[in-house]
Amino acid sequence: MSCIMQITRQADYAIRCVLYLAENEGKITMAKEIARAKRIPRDFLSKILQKLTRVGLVRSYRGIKGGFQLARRLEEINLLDVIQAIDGPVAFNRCAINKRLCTLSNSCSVHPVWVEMRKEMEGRLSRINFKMLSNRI
Amino acid sequence: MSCIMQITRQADYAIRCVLYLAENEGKITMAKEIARAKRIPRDFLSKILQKLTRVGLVRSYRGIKGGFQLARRLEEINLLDVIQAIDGPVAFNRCAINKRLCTLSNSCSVHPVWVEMRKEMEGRLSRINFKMLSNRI
DNA sequence: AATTTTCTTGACATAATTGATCAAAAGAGG
DNA sequence: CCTCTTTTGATCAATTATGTCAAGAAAATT
Repeated sequence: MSCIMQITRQADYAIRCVLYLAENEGKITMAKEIARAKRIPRDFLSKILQKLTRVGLVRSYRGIKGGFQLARRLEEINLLDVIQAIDGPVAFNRCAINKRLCTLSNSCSVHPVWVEMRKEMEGRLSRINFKMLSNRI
Repeated sequence: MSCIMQITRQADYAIRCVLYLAENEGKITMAKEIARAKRIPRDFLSKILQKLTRVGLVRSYRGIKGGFQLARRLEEINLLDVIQAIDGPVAFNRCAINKRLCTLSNSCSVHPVWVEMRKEMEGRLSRINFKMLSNRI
């Protein structure tokens, strides 16, 4: 029995990656450099950067002088953005996302708990942006 | 991409199971009955009840008239108890459980976030007991 | 245009986890 | 001794997570 309800390693990598881009704001940074700096398997990082690009958190450039760059200001990217981009919705239980997945009766007394916890977690994660995380307050 | 950071189905079953025992407080209830009432695969439920028994949330009795019973009063069993018994520690990231698992530098600016979120989630889950959940208030 | 560089995409492989089932063993009671 | 129920361990299939590879497409330089 390990421990659950964690973000995936992929999401953890994604956070490190965005953090690195935040620390090098403005510069176009190659995946190779990010991978080396943050100890992320390089090809795996490519997949992650793809996802971040697809949802519009990151801009990509090909060819020589290519690389990646944050697509928004540091204050406008938060932990929830990154986690959701990689792992999808945050919730303690499926039913907090889609009520239909409550396999039992509609009147499940635990359901409201999951809904509230989800709201709380999302709120908390969304309040932490990468300006705050990239050391300069 | 589905959604993560959820309790396992097993933990969900465990909660339903404890809820049923709470609703039938005092009575010694067979696994078969719980499984039927809460739509849980029977043999799977056995495994779950084992875990709950091992950590002392539930008492088991064998043979004819055998079954299961909550080992504590309803107010003294909360969601965190059940979830931890099944899924282990609750945390958004390994490093919130064991600082050593921070693969990067010691000065990771995200780490405090995970620690605080863990505290928050555990607090919240531990405040919800099965007296509250078993309809009567 | 050719070459180099970097991202893009899809396929693939491997390991771990999860959900579930089964059968034999052990205790309780009549 | 027989029946009932939990206990334990083995096993299995499906899914997910992690990671790798290779071929393709765009960009810049020469």
